[in-house]
Amino acid sequence: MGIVRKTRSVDTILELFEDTDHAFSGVSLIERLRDQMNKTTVYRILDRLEDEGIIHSFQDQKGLTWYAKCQSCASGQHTDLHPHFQCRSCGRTSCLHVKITIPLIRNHQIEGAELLMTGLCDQCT
Amino acid sequence: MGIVRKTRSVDTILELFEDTDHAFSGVSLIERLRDQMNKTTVYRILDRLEDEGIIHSFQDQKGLTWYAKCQSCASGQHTDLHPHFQCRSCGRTSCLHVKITIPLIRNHQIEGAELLMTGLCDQCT
DNA sequence: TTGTTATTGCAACCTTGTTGCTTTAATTAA
DNA sequence: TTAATTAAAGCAACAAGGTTGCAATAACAA
Repeated sequence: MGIVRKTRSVDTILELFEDTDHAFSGVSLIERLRDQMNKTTVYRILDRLEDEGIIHSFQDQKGLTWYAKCQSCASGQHTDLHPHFQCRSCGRTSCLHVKITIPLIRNHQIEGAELLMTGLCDQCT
Repeated sequence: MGIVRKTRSVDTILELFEDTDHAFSGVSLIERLRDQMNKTTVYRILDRLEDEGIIHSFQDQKGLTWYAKCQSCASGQHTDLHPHFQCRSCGRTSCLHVKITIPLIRNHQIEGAELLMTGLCDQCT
């Protein structure tokens, strides 16, 4: 059994992430769930889901935290290396399921990498 | 003539960035320059230097803003696409002067990309 | 040297996120 | 089914990073 109890709040958040590569910012989730749960609860559930390997988080260029569903991560470690895309016009942010090549750097032991691509999505071009 | 007047404060900050690929976080600059200028001044000078294409900024995984010198950027647009590295042990963060390949994404007009690599630097392995 | 304009300092503020503690809800044991 | 246990939620207060408005000062041009 995992650490995360399946409460009403957890279910509500999990439903949002289901079947989509769309990412949600912490702020947008707090706003969206304002009537259903406290912001502390939102952050704590996101933390727990990330610890369990169910979602992952990343930062955008403004320093905001975004969350999206994991495709193939295990509890405790996130192994699904993929880039994220953020549209500068509409702000929509999502996972891109393409392989990326991380350069080897002499004298550096690389453990992780995060690639954020920005531009215009198909809706906004 | 550029927008940025060469004041004592601007000179102090520019000296830090000279001849190094080392990046500085906003927070660390405020701390370091605490006796010489106000934090508002630090942020405003960083903004102006970035507008002029003299430095560039990026975010780390905690959402902190880092600043480093540009190699080949022009006023108003940053064109020097390169990854950044942050050591998880000592926190040192720097520009990596290697070419990176940005994947083409169908239906997306990619305008920028930011790759942050993390791991251990040579001092910390 | 004076007038003009950019820059600085300061205080107050905003946003995002966290912490401590009490209350409530979910699970387990009886 | 109920009681005991433990995780989760709510709330208020706080913290860090960064921004804003405005008055005071410094830089530059005439």
